[in-house]
Amino acid sequence: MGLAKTEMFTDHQNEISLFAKVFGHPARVAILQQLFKIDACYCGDLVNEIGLAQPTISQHLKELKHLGLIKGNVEGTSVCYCIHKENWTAMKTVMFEFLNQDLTQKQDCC
Amino acid sequence: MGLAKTEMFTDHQNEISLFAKVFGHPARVAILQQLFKIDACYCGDLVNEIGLAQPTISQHLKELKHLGLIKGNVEGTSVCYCIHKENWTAMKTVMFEFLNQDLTQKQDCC
DNA sequence: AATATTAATCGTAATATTGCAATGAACTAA
DNA sequence: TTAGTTCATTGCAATATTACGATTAATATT
Repeated sequence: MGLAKTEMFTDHQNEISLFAKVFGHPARVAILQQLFKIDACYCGDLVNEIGLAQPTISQHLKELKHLGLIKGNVEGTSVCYCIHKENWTAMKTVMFEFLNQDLTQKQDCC
Repeated sequence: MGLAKTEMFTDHQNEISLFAKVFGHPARVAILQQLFKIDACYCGDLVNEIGLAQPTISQHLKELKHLGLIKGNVEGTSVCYCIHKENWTAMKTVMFEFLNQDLTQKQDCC
């Protein structure tokens, strides 16, 4: 079908998968790494840095913004993007809890 | 196109996105949570627990196995799955480094 | 006003993903 | 052997994602 049956899963499971999904494309990983690296973070800079077309970068930025992980500030004709610190930290809490599930108690059945 | 231009990105960026992608579906999140929770982790149990059809669960398991995050052990007609501890730990290192990038030094440009 | 710059949006083509019925493969039990 | 169990694979339909050319909107510059 191509359609995840989200109603079958908990809100928590859906939240984890939504965060993970946005990291599931190397362009968005590259955008985020660049935003962590530099202070001036204009859309055009990201286009030059990453090498995808402007509409493509703009689309990836939109997804990151939609999840609240970045925010954009209009400065004349430019738009300056940066990490949304509070939301990034909140996302980390969710992802860390998932990734850090206890392995030490597990029997290795295989 | 629907096709990520992976050759434009570093191996590290592609690695992060591949791990994230596999967590980008709630069914796979649910499967992994179940494998962390229980010791007996047969495919049929996962089908009952999660509620998707058996071929669908089998397909998700295949993707998790392909990335090395789980392993399966054939026991007669059943297959017992569990977390691949070493690979899970290695994956965590990669994901933590990405998620833990330093925010304290950042100017908030927005 | 006319032109230039920057980035968002629209439309569309190509590819990927999800889900499942049907089937097949491997083993078990009678 | 025959029937049953368990899970993988195949094939297909529906939907999602990715990428970009063309355009638009907003602002800046001359």
